[in-house]
Amino acid sequence: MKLNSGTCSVGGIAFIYQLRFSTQSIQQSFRICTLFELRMSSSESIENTGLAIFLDVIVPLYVPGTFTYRVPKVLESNLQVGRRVLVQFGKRKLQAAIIEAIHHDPPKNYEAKYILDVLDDGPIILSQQMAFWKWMSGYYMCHLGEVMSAALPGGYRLNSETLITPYDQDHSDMALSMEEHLVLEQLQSRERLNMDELQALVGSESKAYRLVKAMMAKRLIVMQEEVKARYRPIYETYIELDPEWRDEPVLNELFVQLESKAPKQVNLLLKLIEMSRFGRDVEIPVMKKTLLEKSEVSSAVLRSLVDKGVLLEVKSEVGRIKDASQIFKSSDLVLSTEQETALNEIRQGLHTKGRVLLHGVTSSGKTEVYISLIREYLAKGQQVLYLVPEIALTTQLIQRLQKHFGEEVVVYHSQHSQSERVEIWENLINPGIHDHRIVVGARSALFLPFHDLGLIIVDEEHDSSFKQYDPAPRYQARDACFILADLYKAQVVLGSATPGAESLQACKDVRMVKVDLSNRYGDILMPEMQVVDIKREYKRKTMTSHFSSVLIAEMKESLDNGKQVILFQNRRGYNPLWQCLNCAWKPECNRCDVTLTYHRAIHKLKCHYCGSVHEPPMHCPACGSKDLKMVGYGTEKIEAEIGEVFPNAKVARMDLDTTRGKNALSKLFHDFEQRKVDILVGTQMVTKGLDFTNVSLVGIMNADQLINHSDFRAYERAYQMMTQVAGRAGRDAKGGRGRVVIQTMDPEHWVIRNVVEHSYDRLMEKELKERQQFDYPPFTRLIRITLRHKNQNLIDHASQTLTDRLRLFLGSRILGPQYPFVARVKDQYRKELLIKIERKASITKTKAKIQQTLDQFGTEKEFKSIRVIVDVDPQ
DNA sequence: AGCACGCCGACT
DNA sequence: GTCGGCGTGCTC
Repeated sequence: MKLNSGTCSVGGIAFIYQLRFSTQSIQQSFRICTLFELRMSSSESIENTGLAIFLDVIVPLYVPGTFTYRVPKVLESNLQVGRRVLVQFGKRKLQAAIIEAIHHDPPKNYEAKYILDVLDDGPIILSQQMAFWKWMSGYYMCHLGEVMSAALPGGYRLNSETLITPYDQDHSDMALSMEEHLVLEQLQSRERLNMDELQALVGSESKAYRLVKAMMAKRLIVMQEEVKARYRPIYETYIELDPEWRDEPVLNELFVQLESKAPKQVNLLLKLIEMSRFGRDVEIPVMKKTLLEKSEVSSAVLRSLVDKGVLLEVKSEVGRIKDASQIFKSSDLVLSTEQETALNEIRQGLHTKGRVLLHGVTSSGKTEVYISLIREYLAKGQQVLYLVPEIALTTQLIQRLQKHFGEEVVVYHSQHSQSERVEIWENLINPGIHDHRIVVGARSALFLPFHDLGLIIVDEEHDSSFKQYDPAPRYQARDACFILADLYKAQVVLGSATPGAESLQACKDVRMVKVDLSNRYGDILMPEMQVVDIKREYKRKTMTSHFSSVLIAEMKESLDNGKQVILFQNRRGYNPLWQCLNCAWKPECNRCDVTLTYHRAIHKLKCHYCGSVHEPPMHCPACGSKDLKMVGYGTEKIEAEIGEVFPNAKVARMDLDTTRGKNALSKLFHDFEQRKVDILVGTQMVTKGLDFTNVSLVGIMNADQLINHSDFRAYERAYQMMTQVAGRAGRDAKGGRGRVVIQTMDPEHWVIRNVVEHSYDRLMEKELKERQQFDYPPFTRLIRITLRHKNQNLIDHASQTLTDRLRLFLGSRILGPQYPFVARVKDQYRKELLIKIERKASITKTKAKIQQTLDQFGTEKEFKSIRVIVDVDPQ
């Protein structure tokens, strides 16, 4: 590490400007603290004599394009594309950026700044990742920096903190203000202050800022930026025998010497020899901690042996990644003939098209097929990426994979800490002891640095959580994985019981091969579906709160037989709303255009859009009436109602509110598995991945709620959800056939009929025809542009202007502008335009034109303050 | 997006 | 006159 220095002039005031930073590599925790003083006027100390090297770097921020920096001579030796560098970005903040290109072209219109350091031991992203990032920023119309933010684990970010330290100067003869005194006094005892501390000292932000500037001009203080590495490896101390004492005669002599005067030391040595299997076997490293525990001596005993030079203390980095090697591996995997056939078809499809859609009904044993397939790719020495939907319902899947592949499996999840994610990343870049061959992860696992990716599996490919909604990049992992696969010449298998329209159409267009698994594994029958007309039950007054007589009878039977029940209600909270019986007033969020939801557990009204919490009113604020009625129902309400109908049943609830904590979900699973729960009530969450054998009944509380959405995907979604949740019932051959009760006001609805008859193909056939007729995906591509601003008039005007401009070249392909379902969130008004582009049109050219129009729009004074959000392929 | 800096209203 | 709020422009 080198030292650089200079002076800096900011705002005409010359002062010494220090940048202090510490960096790390995976092997060494902390490198050096460097004092870096920028010289902006003349930089001869770092000027290179030969041809100057320039870098285009990506910074993980919301800024367009790349930025060009110059490389000081001393840092020229280790440059590679994909490597991290430390740069000053903006007035003083430091950033870890990624090298995108290395060249000799000085920028024309400005003087490039110098990079401050080259980080790590090599690139942290490979050429495939760089290409993938570029594709993503182009396709999803976002900045490279935004892709970088999404792709890299947070542990790779470097944040600099502004610190104030005293300037080494005698200021006794200077006239100082009260505040200046105060600051200098504080600096004497604390040596340094950050901006927050300073703010607390003087009161306000702008005051602190002004004071710092004044004090710097008077040379009273120095401002520095300190960069802290977010990722810190964990170290463990190991004890080993010094090489000099490793000969047997030498060692024996030592024992004789110690025998009489230091018996404890002898004990310790013997224990070490025993534990490390010294002289017998391959030596096992012994941790200081465990050695002291096992030998039951104090650390002083160890200390004296270390001081004598007999023992060595070795610090070594240990990983956070749990080793799965102790898991019992079993290799027995028996495929049914149907699975075997499917596997063959998949192999063939991958051979011809490289892409396969596996349509397997719930419980058809897709996982076994995947496992067989994974084995083949591992045998070829390739890596496998296994993508699963966002929600962490993958415990059971991971256990199964680990049973077959042991420590070769690694999980990459948002629930992992930043440091754990960095470690997985590092392990993949430099495979050492941990050579991850199979990565199971949510959508962000797409960005991991694979060396030889051979297969990507996307399980539950229809799941909407593969699409990132906010922030940018708003990518669809299921689609993006094809691009990634092309970059690696890898193959893709999508799997689902209810494949999305896009995938089905791709198979029709012969871009992908469809393979079917149409029977449940091990002779399990498809669940028996019952539709209950609750309109009729309401009329006949046979409903008990929200339960039909049929559902109650079924629940009773299941409980009597010691079986478990799952109830699906796709709405959380207690009652969606309160309404005044007198004037029909409803409580609304003051910052969003939505009604509030009552949550009984906290006795508060909640806004599900901005998260704000409000006191429930005692009487109607509009007319003063005390007749406030609760309308509608959510999971919380259902939970309470079960208590009345089945007072002895143990009920649990599974929704956003109950699964927020870190271990809440796994506890819920555990309780359910241990049958501490009889009835589980939940939102969408219960539709995914719950694989419990004792569930005999699934109740869908209100199917109409699922079907009646204005979204063009509503029917597809409704079918998927109902089928997925129905699939939770009767997953065990011995347990008898699973039963499903669907409550609806409209039992003749064609979607429900298809759900009952398990005829997904028929539903999607019709659905695809309609989509084609009305120009919806997968037959067109959609781009949604949302404008946001707190001024409603401005939004109206701006969205109309933008639409008019886009219409010039898009013609009738642009729809809108219109207010979205919720027109105001957090005091910001929104307006949307929708662009439909036919499949055969050149999407790249059209996008370029749209981007151009948006860029122009964004520079105009009138519209500058409007936030524009582009969502390509919105879900 | 942050963040620095400038311009203008609310107080001593 | 100063303080602090927010609007604006830039980041190699």
